[in-house]
Amino acid sequence: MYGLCDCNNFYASCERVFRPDLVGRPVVVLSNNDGCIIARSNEAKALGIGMGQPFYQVRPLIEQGQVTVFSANFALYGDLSRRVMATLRSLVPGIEIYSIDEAFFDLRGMAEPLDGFGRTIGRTIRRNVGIPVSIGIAPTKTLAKIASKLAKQYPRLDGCCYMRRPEDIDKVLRKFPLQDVWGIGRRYGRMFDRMGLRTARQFVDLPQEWVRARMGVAGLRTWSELQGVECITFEQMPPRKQQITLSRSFPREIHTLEELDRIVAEFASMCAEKLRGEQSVCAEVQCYLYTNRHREDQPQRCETELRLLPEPTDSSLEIVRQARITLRQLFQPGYGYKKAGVILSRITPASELQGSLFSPLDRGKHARLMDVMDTVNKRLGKGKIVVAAQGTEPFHMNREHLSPRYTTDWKELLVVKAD
DNA sequence: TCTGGGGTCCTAGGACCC
DNA sequence: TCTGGGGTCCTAGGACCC
Repeated sequence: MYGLCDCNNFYASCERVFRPDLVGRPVVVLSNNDGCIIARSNEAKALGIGMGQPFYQVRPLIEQGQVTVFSANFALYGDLSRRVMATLRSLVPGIEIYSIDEAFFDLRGMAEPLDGFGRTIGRTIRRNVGIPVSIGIAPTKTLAKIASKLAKQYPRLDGCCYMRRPEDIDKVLRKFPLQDVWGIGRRYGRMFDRMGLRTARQFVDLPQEWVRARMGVAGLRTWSELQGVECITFEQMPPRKQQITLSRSFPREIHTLEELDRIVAEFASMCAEKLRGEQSVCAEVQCYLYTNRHREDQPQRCETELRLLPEPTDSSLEIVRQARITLRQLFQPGYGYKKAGVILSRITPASELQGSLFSPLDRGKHARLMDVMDTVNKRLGKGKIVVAAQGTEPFHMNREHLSPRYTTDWKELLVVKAD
């Protein structure tokens, strides 16, 4: 049996932990640059605010004072996520962190039935961290996902849905919307819609060969998992990242190479920092530039360039240098650029680095320098030491509704006023 | 005016090998 | 009319997830 612990409206719930006055009221969280809605409390959903909806479209509601808005505060969400995971880990034999707000867990050796235990997990996380969660327990991960959605949907389940007997599972599948199944995305959702298939059970009733032919082995796995056949295994150790990327949309369009150069240098430097955090090195740097795809009246360009490095590295200096070279290959004047990104790939463990006899780099020197840079930036705050090409002004994005980093910055601790 | 960011896996087809 | 068989590696694009 597998469990899934899913935080309810995670980002909105994080904001509420430190703003209990907002419990029971509509809350939304915006993407970077305050662009669109990426999280909503139940009350905000009830107002008809859509996931991914552009902020400007819902601005009237907000200006009427009905909805409280927050800019994305990933420092806060990341830290609260760590706390949720730590509590969960203390209660079960093993966990697999699936995303910032979800983890699967192992229930080996636990006495059934397990719904009481599931509720205990939920209550403990709520008490320790302040985040409400939904727990689903079922024979496969795909079914556990369904169970957690039911736990979220039906208050009478008290935060935990436990599905075990085949007849109970079948009853659920007969009602569960096919598009909401884990592994059925927009594309397949539309296909099934055209075919008149609405429920998970109708999908299960399709012949195996049909599923294999139309949806590949991934579709077949979903099909089998819905029938209680375990195909997606439990992985406690997160695999090494194959790709590290950093990209941002700009608050305005950028036309000059000089400006893009500083931005790309900063993105590349931040990627390199993440790379070192993983104890990895990379051998490929990619860069991309996009114009504003929403401006159909303007000439469009969206290009990627990549460079293979002479040897793998984790040095910000080298990665920034290579990213700036690709930028120069990429850049063409005459366009208003709206977004840029840097991607590191061909990632391998730093411990298995294959060096070169003819290395142009002084590895020891770079390593010591990066070590100092990371240590100082960790202790004194992000961006205290940067690569010169980044310039003195860090990348700016709109974050008009940012809450404090209550748990990760001494200067932003919650202030309790004594009235 | 304003429209996010960060990932993974699978497959088909081409280039190449003997 | 006929024109082998068996394989690997790589990449781009498409699907999915949060």
